[in-house]
Amino acid sequence: MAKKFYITTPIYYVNDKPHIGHAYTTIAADVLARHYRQKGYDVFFLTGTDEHGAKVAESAAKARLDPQSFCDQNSALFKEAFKELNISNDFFIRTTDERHAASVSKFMQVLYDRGDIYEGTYEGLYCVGCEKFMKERDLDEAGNCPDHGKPPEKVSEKNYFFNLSKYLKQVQALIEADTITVLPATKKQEVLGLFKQGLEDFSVSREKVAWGIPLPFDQKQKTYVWVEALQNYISAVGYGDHEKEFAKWWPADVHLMARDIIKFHAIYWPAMLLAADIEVPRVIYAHGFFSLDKRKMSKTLGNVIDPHELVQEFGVDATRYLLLSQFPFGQDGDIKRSLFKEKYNADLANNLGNLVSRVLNMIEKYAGGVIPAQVPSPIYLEHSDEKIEQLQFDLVLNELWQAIDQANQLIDENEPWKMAQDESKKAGLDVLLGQLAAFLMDCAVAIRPFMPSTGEKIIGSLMSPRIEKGDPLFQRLK
RNA sequence: CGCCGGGUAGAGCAGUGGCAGCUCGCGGGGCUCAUAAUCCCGAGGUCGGGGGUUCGAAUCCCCCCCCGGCAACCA
Repeated sequence: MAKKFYITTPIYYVNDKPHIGHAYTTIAADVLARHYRQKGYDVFFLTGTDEHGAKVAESAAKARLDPQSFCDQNSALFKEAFKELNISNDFFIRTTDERHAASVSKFMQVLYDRGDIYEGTYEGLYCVGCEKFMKERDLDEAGNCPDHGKPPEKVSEKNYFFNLSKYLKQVQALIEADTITVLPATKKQEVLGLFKQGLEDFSVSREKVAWGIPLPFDQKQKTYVWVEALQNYISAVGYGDHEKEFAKWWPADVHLMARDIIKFHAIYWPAMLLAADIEVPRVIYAHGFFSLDKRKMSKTLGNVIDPHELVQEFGVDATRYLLLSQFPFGQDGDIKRSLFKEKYNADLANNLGNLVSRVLNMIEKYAGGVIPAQVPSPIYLEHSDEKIEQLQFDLVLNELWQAIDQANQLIDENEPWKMAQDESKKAGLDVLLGQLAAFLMDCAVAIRPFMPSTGEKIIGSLMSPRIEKGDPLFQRLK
């Protein structure tokens, strides 16, 4: 039986529109999923949307929609964005799915039955106008709600809490031992640092929130949104309703996310799983943030890049390539808008695209459109499985492009256009063209997880009974 | 002293004890199969500052300066 590989992205909050950050995480997950499929693994790649909570209800009201319609609309935006980016997810979960809700109920009941959920009181500043709790920092100088100009009331409500403290030592030990592998290593350090600071039990329910999944043991309370959101990773693969399916996929091999939500994934989530006697995930990988021209990406600054714009300008494959090749995956990195075009022209049009053009053209012109010799590629393409599986995408791509340079050098050194003039060099020319064709084939396979249609196009061209130069893969941009 | 990163060529980044590297850009030359693409050569760096350890430090230790993040759920 084939080995399985289960990879997840976070589920994205429907309050947001899809932006470059969502695209970045999801493309990275897609590359891994495609890589493992290509290797023969049985892959399950999950993404989706997180749809409950007071903020969603609020936004829906503003848009004069009922929450469900609002969610339907915005969730569809993510689906479309991912479709445009050629994301090969096997399932798209929505937390408003019936199956998810049922699974969450079951999970919460298990935690309750095991005695790891207890009743407590949450105290906070509640604004009646907003119908929500406010944080000190949300208030203006006078201590008023900025929207309603009135001070919020001190209110306490009944909440249920999860007994995190009971599991902290255990989770810490699992992370230290790499049973839960937190990557990159610097993030592991950070997470371990959080244990030193001390962590408190957290509330898992809300009394005043209407838009959510009721707690099975107290229907008046809704499950707190991110507690429930984490559970998508098990509900999507059958927890609570399909034991066989669940046994097949769980535990997740990689939970991929940006670094802002690592605490929930590396600490709270494993703790809840331990409480429910479920295996913990294998790898938690937190990647970095973009900044644009040294400025943090944010809606207020208006410098958020819509992936759709990039696709319009560069095409799908180039967008995928440009995002992953900018800087090491685990780190933060700054990019300049102009860099996208430079890199597009240099790497995709000039190097890869032009190489394909010149090789195909020579096969067409000098060999009548048929690969004249079946010979192995003389260029060593490092078997990059290890690097790609450690999510070192920039290194994998770097190696690939070094090989492309070598192919270009090989052509210049041998001057096939001169060989073609000289009948006595025909055999040598045939071998060279065969070698180049073999290299392009290797290259196409290696590139396919990153740029699926480009890989397919190259393979298609080479498999054609009559090889032609064809159109450029990547048109140079002015 | 809350915790964790980072400061290396014009730009973006590798390098974590042994001659300072990669990509882009820039300057010069070559080629003509190719998308004014490709190939070769070159210029460009007191490796944030100071002190120390060492035969030898970008790399290890100490102090300082600057930038960012987490703690405080925008991927």
